[in-house]
Amino acid sequence: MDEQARIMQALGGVSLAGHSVQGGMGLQPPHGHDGTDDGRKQDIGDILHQIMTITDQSLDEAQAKNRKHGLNCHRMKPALFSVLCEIKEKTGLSIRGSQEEDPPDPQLMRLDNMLLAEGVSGPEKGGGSAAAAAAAAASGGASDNSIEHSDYRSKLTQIRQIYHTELEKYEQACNEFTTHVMNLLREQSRTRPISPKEIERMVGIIHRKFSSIQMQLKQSTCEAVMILRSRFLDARRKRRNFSKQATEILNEYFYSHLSNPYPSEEAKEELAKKCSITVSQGVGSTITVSQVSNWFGNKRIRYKKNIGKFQEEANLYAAKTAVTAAHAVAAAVQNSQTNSPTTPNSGFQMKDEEFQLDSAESKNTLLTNMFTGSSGSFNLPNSGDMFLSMQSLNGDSYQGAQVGVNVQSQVDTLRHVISQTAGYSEALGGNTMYSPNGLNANGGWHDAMTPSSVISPTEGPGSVHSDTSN
DNA sequence: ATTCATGATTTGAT
DNA sequence: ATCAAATCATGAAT
Repeated sequence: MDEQARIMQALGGVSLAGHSVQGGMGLQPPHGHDGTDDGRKQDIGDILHQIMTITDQSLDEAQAKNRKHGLNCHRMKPALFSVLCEIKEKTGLSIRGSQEEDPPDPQLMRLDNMLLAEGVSGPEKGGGSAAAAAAAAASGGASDNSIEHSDYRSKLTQIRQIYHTELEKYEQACNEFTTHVMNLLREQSRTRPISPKEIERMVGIIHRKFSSIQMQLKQSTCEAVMILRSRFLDARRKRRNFSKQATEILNEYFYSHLSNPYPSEEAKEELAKKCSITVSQGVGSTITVSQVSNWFGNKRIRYKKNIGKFQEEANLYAAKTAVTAAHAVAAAVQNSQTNSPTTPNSGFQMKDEEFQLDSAESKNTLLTNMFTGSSGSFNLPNSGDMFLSMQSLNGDSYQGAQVGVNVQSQVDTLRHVISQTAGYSEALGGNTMYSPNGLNANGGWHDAMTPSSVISPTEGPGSVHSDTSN
């Protein structure tokens, strides 16, 4: 029992054994009583003595029970109780007013607001932990830029979970303790008067104590979130160079789609995924769709700005893709030959609008230049022709094999296949190979999309230095 | 320390 | 929303 009293003391600084008892004892004998009875006086003396000394004695459970029972059953008890009540009435005035409503702590409010803003304390958004974890684990769901944030989110979810479980724990402990204290007080209220106000006050004290602990929790949670946030934001803000492989993949795409280097959303996703895989690299870097967009934006503008600077790179990637493309084309050509050499459509069929651009563009510069110098048996399509007739891949003659190309990139790549296999000797070091084919006089890729603007079969803008010297 | 390369951000136009 | 262009800011090479 006195253990509990100690707890109470430690907790609220309110002494249960204290205020009313010794303040009121011995002050005055029960008035309103014409106490002529000696036995009664004796009784009162007894019980007072008992009460006075009760806190000095170390009582074990049984003893305490006994004595309490004795006190409760004492016939003078009601009278004494009322006296205590009266005394308490008087002293109770001083208790009140000491501390009233606690004003909402501005710091606590700040913390709460921040936690809410960061989505820690608020309602779980977007499926919460399960979804985030699933997204992070699977990560193959092609969820656009959320890959970038999934790590952040999962960590945030982790923090939130910890926060909530801790909060719950504290709340539960608080409730438990409150009910415990209330039971205690209620039980004590049989011996001494305890007003509801007092209980309320006690509960308030307990809650304040616990909320200060909660604030610590909130503070540390805020700190954790801040750290997490700054780390991720910094990681996003700070520039980390892409891995070699990623750059290669992007460059490959760029140079093989030089005529229209605007990857679609799906293409970007694909590229992002491909770049992020880099399985061998381990934690190289996960590249997101928006990063792919950034890369292409930068690449386009920088390529356009200084084409000469990129030629070496262009040739490099052209050669690189040419190897694979050569196989594809060769296979296609062979296919068209073996299957039905007379059927022009048997190879790569392509859509009109895609082809028009590329064929015209190719014809505009490279093909024109190269083909005029070589075997001469290329009949270049003059307008949006469906098929690109070609010959002499690797010296073999697939004469008459007409290959329609349906993948746009292959048209671009085709140039390099040809340039490599058809003896484009001056390409290296020269500045012809990667003239801005897709760029029109206005310097825009977009305008090149208009078929009519690139149809002119004669030399393009600025007569791209034809090497018809032969 | 300086310079260049490059990813990211901002701004303004469409 | 997406792009071009300018700009910022950093990583890496010198």
